[in-house]
Amino acid sequence: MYDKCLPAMPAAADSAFETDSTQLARRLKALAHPARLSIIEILAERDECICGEIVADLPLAQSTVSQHLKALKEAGLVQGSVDGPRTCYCLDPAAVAALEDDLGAFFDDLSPTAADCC
Amino acid sequence: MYDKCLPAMPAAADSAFETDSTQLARRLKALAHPARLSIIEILAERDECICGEIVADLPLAQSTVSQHLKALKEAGLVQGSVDGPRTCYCLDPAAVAALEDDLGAFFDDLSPTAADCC
DNA sequence: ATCGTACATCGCAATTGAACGATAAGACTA
DNA sequence: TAGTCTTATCGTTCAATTGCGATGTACGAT
Repeated sequence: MYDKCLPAMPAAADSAFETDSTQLARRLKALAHPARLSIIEILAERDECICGEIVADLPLAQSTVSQHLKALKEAGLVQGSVDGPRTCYCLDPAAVAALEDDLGAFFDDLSPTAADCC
Repeated sequence: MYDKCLPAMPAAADSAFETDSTQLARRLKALAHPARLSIIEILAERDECICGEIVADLPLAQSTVSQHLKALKEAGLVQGSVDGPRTCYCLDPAAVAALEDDLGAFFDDLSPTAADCC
């Protein structure tokens, strides 16, 4: 189960009382935006850590991109470290792999019902 | 790219001008809620099509569940058909498989960058 | 014909999300 | 020190989401 959602997935990350559904939903939500998907793709393309380049590659204001990066960081999918005047972002491979695994498990649990019934 | 997001993923499904990112993000958003994840799991468990049972299994009002089901239907992940006085919901196996594939492709594109760089 | 059940939809309130511009903070450079 | 460049954060605006109760609608049964 997941014990409802209000007030809007509170204190999400810190609590040990996060159900599987909530846990997965939180990370999926981080992924569920075209800009954030694009950011992840960009970070994967360049194995160098960039940031300003992300802004240049997206039709969004710098502040907007910064917020998306913050969301991805809070979801644990991306790491950021200060590098002189700029900030260096990159994927967290472990977190990405974990999400991939959890999604795989989720879909595997679904598969027994291969036939639709309606 | 994805050509921004305002006004909030408009006319989403009908347009042929949906980029990959937008397409995927739209379906992920349908998944990115604990209640909807639970609904999908419930639909997969029971190979019989239910609906009232979903309401009984979730700590949510009937109207709320109905809205979540609508969202899943709009995302194409779930099919609903009227069956006398009740409505019969079930997963769309093809859509689920397609989403699984697209996610697999997405993660595969990411994998070249196995090492983190920060 | 009327009642009850089962869903869907409407209307509402509260919260969150997305986007932007403006500003603050930090780090090099001259 | 002053200036520039880069990024984060603040404040604001508008739209979308989440949740609920109430109402509507459709079907079956009495």
